[in-house]
Amino acid sequence: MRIPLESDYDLEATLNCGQAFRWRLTERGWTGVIGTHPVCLRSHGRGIQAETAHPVSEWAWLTEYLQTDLNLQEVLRTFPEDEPMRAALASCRGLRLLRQDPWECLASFILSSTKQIVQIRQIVESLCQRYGEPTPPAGPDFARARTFPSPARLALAGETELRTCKMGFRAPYLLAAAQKVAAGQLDLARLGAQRPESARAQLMQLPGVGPKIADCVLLFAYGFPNAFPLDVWVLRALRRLYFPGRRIRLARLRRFAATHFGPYAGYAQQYLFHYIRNAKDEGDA
DNA sequence: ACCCAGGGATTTT
DNA sequence: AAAATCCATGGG
Repeated sequence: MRIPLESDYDLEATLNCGQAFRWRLTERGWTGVIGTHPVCLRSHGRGIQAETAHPVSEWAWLTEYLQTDLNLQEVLRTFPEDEPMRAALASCRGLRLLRQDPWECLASFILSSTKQIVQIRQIVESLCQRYGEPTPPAGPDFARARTFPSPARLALAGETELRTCKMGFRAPYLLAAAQKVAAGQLDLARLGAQRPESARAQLMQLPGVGPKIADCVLLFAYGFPNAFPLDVWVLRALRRLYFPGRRIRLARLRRFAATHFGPYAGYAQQYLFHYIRNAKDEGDA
């Protein structure tokens, strides 16, 4: 299957920059699992070439996940025209936001707290190996694939058992979230239809979900375009790029983030995040 | 206000 | 070779 594209799509930047944790680069391309579909992706001229482990008759699950129908230029046009944004845009051509499954996204980001991307990957992968459903047998490239484990399955696991996936103090948080979702006390499918403030408040009811993780879920799973996850990298980017040499308090930076970047602030945030992380190797402090 | 909890790759000593 | 650092939530 080949998905045509109107404008740039950088798979490496998009799949590997900390919004999703199960993609890895193989000889054949970016390999991962979307829902129950093992899939391998590579750039192909002005499109994306997708190979699945099993025959597939409709592709909405993939185009929805990759957001290939989004008009990126329209989004970028709403960004503020200032020097930091220009630099971030120039360094991250084709960076996109994915539209992920809410449960996988929520669970992954509960596991992400005080972890670095490399370790989050390891935890998520061992969780999938241990509790995910094996996908049907297929060719050698897809043979070991597993789905992300359901809330119901994780709700049956014990805290001690979960800890063998190296998630440490996050185990009770993940367990509580799984149980709440499995029991229907939190309806993830319905959150996306609510107002973002309300969805955010309900996510933050869960132990282990603070403002940053809630915003990640709002942005990466529900597609609320102005959710703005403020992590240490984005704070660093805001301080360095917009207020160099000044000591700005957190509350002020929050207000700046909420007002400066427009209707697609979350998208702008991802560009700043990616830009500052790549810039760290090139010297400036 | 500070300190700890889990932990493996990365960086610094 | 050993030690410090990264990272975001909750609890004491």
